[in-house]
Amino acid sequence: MTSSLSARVARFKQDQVLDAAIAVFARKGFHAASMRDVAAAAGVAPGSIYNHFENKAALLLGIVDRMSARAAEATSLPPADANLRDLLITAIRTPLAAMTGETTELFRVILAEILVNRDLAEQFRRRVLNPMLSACGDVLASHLPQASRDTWLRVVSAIVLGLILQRLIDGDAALPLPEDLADALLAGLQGAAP
Amino acid sequence: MTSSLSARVARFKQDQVLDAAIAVFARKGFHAASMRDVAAAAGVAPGSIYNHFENKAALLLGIVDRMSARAAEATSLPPADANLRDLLITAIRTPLAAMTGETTELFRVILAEILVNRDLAEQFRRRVLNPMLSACGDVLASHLPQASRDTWLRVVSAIVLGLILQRLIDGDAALPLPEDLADALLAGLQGAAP
Amino acid sequence: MTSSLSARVARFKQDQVLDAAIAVFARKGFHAASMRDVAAAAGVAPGSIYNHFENKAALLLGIVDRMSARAAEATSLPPADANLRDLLITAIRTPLAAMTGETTELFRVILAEILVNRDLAEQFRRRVLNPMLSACGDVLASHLPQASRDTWLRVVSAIVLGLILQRLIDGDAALPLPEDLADALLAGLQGAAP
Amino acid sequence: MTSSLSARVARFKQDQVLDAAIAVFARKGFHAASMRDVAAAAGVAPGSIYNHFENKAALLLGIVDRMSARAAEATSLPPADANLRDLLITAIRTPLAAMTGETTELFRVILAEILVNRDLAEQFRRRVLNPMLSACGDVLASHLPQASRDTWLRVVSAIVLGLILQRLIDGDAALPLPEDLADALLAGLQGAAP
DNA sequence: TATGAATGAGGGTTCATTCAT
DNA sequence: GATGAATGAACCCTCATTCAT
Repeated sequence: MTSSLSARVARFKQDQVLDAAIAVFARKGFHAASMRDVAAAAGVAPGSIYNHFENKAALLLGIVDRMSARAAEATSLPPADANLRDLLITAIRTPLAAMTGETTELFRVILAEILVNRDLAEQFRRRVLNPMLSACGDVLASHLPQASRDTWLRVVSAIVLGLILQRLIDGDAALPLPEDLADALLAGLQGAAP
Repeated sequence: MTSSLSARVARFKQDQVLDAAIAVFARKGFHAASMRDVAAAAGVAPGSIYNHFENKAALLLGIVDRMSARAAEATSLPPADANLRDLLITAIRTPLAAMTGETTELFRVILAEILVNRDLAEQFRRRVLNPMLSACGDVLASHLPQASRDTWLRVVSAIVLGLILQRLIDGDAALPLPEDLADALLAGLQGAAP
Repeated sequence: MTSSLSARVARFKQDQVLDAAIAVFARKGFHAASMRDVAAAAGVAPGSIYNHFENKAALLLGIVDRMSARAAEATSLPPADANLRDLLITAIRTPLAAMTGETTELFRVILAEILVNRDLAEQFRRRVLNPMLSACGDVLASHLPQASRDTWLRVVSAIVLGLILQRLIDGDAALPLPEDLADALLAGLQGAAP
Repeated sequence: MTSSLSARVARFKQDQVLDAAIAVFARKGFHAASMRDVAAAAGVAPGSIYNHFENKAALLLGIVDRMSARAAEATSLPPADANLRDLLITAIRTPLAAMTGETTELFRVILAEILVNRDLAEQFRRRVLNPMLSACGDVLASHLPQASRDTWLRVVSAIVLGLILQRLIDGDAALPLPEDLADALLAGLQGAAP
């Protein structure tokens, strides 16, 4: 099919531009990066980007789209018959482990823009955040009674988000071990108090 | 004292500009707001801002400065002989309660910029984040053994930050009750599992 | 050749801008002229200038470049088997004759900037001044012994520069005739003294 | 006399500001130096300068005024019964010798502005240039017949101006010895040619 | 579809000058 | 006279976007 071929080519170019945008945004930030920068990194002319993306903001939406695919892969590994502790450790470690190198910087930039860009926030919620929360909730569902499930989902997701945010704000701060966090959460504060 | 008077006036004008900057940044965001916007909101000429702040970024530093003062007030309330549950509830509720109206929007903007502006992040850590964490840690110190204190401080601070971040990303999401969170954390996941 | 065509067009636009810059600078001076002025005179948008010249100072460098081309043409006429007097007259008259109308005003502006702009001075020396001195020195070489050649080159070049400067400072002052200057220099002061 | 005292004080302050202006202009150039810079160097408030000088350009006029005084001193040394060669050497050496350190830089800046500022040029001609030329002409008058006097005055003054200009354009170029120049001019080119 | 020169609004900032104190 | 904060026009330059080729 000719249309399929041209569509494939178009998709390829689009990916090329998106790769460049990711690299450039991660390195310089969204506002500091110019469309010229992205075009240069992608090896295309500035005007060509507009054949694939409506405007600069659309590049961010495209990046979030791609993040959603990656997130789906990462989350799609349900450890079958794991116990609660292992599930917890996995739920905490997986997102934190993803935060390395360029990914960290990209997420930093995306998050900064999400906070200030309504459309992007919406997209991020729909494509990345909610799916991850759903998956997480499903896993918890088999281990917790309905009553406490929602609360603990909020707790765990907040912890993960909070740790990532701390990491982004203070790159030097050491992250706690997922095992320690899991054990503490399992035992509860009462178990810790003398 | 003459010097005190002129200093007082200078401080007043500075505050006037800062108020305007806060309002404008909260409404339009940092990058979308121009110095002209701030000047207009402050009722001064564009050039006059530079009599009080070195440049646009310095306005953000000034805002963080002010936030640190507010944070100090809010944190300075140690509930004396409170039990662990009450402390926990207070530690969670206080920062969340502060997130209302313009404060939310301002924090949104500041946070977005912190993620991307090294100087501002440093200032924020030194003036706002670390003091709050220290105060929180001090309170926990009298209730937890050394061993688990650090972990629980990380847990609690991460939860608070994470909840705030969720709120900023999804303004419609209902926040969980501090009481529920506290009870869950006290009992631990083991207590929740059937 | 396609590349040749687009290069030709680019060169043409560049010249167009440079023409405008020359006219505007000559009329208003370098500092008093704004990029908007130049753009308006060139019939392009202000931002377009930056497609051809890196910044305002680069316009001056471009002007000096062009002066160097003109200077080369003017200097390239060695009167073959001329005698010393004719050479002298030519060496004095040629640069002075070039100082008419807009050229005068342009040179006034360029010189004013050269005095204060290191890069421009370097460029002017390399592209305009030294080539002219070299050419002048070569001509003298065949008429003077090594010993006095350098001194007389300095004398003649200083006289020309000095006369031009006097002209620029006092536009009304009449220039002496090259013939009179040449005769005086040939005869020497001793010949003039009673 | 009270008026005399206050006038003295006023004159003193004015000198103070002028000293500062000279230092600052010589270091940074006229356009690059701000009134704030001058005020700071003078130890006064920016607004105070306007009590003594009408505007920034008037500072330049003041500087030229002062130069005229200095020039008068330097020129006022008539070598009594000197011979023509000594006169020539003195006429050449004196202005060149004045070009050292800060004076050079100041003259560079003043000259750059003279080229572009009609009022300043007029002032410079009336107060500095013409008096020096007159003095020089008077000296030559006793050694040269009317006929050649004007031509030689132009020659000598142009040489001096030209040498200074060359020096300003190329700070590294060595100046020729006044003695060599004088001897060459005395003997004439015919004397030099083989 | 790809190009890249052209656009022009808008950015942050400077600074000579004024004037109320 | 001295002050220095306030002024606001004007500066150079950037850059997302367009469109003729």
